[in-house]
Amino acid sequence: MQRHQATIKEIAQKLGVSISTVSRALQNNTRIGLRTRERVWELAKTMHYVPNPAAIFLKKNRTYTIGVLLPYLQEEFFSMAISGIEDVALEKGYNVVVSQSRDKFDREEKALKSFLSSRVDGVIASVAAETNNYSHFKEVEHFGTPLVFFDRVPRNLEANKVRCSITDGAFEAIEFLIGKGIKRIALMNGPSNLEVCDERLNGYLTAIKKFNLETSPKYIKSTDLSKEDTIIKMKELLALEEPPEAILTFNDYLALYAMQVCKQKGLVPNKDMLFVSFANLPMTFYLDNPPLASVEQFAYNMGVKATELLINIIENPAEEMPPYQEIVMNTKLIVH
Amino acid sequence: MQRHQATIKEIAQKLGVSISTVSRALQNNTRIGLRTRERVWELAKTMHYVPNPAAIFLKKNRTYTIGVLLPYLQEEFFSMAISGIEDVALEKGYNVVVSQSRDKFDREEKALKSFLSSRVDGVIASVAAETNNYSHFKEVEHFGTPLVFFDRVPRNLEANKVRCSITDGAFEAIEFLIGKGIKRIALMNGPSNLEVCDERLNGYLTAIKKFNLETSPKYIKSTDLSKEDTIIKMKELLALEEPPEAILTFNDYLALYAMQVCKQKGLVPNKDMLFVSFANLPMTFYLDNPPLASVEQFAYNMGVKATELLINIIENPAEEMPPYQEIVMNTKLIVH
DNA sequence: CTGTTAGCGCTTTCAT
DNA sequence: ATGAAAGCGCTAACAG
Repeated sequence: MQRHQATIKEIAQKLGVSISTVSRALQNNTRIGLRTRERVWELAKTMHYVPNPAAIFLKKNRTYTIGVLLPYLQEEFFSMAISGIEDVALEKGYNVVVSQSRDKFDREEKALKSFLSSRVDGVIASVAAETNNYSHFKEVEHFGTPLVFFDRVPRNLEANKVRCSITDGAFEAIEFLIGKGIKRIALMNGPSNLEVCDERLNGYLTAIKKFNLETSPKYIKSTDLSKEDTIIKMKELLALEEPPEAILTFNDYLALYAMQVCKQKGLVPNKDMLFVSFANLPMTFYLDNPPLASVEQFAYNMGVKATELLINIIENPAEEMPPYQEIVMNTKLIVH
Repeated sequence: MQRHQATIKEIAQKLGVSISTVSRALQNNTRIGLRTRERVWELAKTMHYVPNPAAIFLKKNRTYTIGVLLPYLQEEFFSMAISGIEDVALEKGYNVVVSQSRDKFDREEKALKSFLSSRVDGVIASVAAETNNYSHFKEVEHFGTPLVFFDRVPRNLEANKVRCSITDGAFEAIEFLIGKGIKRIALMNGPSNLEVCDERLNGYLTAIKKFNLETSPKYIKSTDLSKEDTIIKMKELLALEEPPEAILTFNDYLALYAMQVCKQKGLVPNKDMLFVSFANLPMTFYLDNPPLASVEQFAYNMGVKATELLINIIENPAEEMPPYQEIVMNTKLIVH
């Protein structure tokens, strides 16, 4: 249980060579004789030598760590994205530090501060539902740390973004409902500060218009994504003189909350009231009565793309890169 | 976008004092005059000074980082545990690095290697379903890094462990079924290398015995926790001459897989075949027909306890501590 | 109350 | 082909 790890210094002493020789040998620098290199490698292995990353950082100013900030690990969407992030990061030699904002602005601020103080090489973030001021993110860039937003990207902020074409997904979802002969379609959206919510709204409105249907502000609800708020808004929809026949929800969870309200009111979900949602989470496979359809957002792939972009930015001098990059991925409506 | 961060050296120069004065002032060392301390703090703030953790590590041989290794982030049980881990860790000034083994032995090995090479101060781990050789974990201890197992603790290995009293939970679950007049109860367990599986089996057998029921090896199935294997084992149970009337499953997911098999065979779950499971995951709240009851394991709290124990070990000299500690938490049967 | 100095483990320039 | 030495940012023993 000795809290001591082998260093190049020790290797150098045992071998009777200098520290710099060992350092170079370990980097397979050809300036060092083959024989010496072999001896160094051999001893390093038997001594269980592992380079000390802090020392390397001090020299190179790189931690080979990326910070990931997202609302909830518990949401399958995000844990799937993490898997994608982790796979790419580990393969490219980076570690991943994860923090949850729990959709709170102050947690988000703290997490970013902590990322900066631990000198992560880059940050991937999906913004909290509460956030509508991005100064803490600007601080990250001001600190010189590359930042990539994914999925929940901020509105009106130039930045690196990886997201999917929610607008198209919403359009396709509405089109699907219209194809079922539905006329009155409501939108149970998220908080208006998120661009992903604008997109849902745009896709919804575009489809409504294109197919000559009507909607009304009463059919368009904004929630803070919580169960409580969703229930309130759902009750409002059901209390309308002409309640909608179908609802497009921000994600699968909101659909499930809303479906519970339906049941309480004696309505059979997907029969008396149709549901289509976003995310297409694996958990819905377990449900007897999942939303009729859901817009698959390919969370894992978005994680992969975001990480590739981030590492690309980290490893390439700013001059050679365009100021900001945006990657937009396709969605796909999955009918259950 | 300057990739340069303030250092105490710069602060010292601007203030015309020595580096060590600044270092001490920043630590609020009373040996430094109040006035000086104030001036240092003020300048540090305006210069956005953030201490460089790598430099501190180099001195103190501490990274203030803990590595968490678990099977799947996607499983709510683990993501809830992470929340508990994160909350304690952040509060005590530690960062959290997460890795998933995906129940694979070689991923587990790699993740541990990576933890060691990044010199985490301690490791919290829940072992992979595949693992039945613990040499990679022994390597961690040999390296001098404190290790705490949680929930899926290894069998026959002395170590720090935080787990819950699965045996009692299993007993209570069987008792519950017996109270419903059920006679033939099967156990759909996990892989036998996990101690948590022994415990399920023990609790099951103890209850069967105590209430003078009978069971048979045919009623006791071991799975690798995958959906595929669960389906196979479930079909075997249903194909028996006298199929069980109720099944206790390793966790909620297995119950859901098994229930799907029932439905395919025309049986109504929880009517023709009763299900009781472990974990009591929030996702089951969304189900129309969740398992009849589930043994709550308080994942968040286990995460909290494991982290408290680990940090305790990290921060206290080995001499003052018992060699290994084991914390066993209570479970609670939740009837749905 | 404050400064000087050595050193944590490693890379890298400059010598040889 | 190899070594000496400086320095990354910080702490802490020692010296006033």
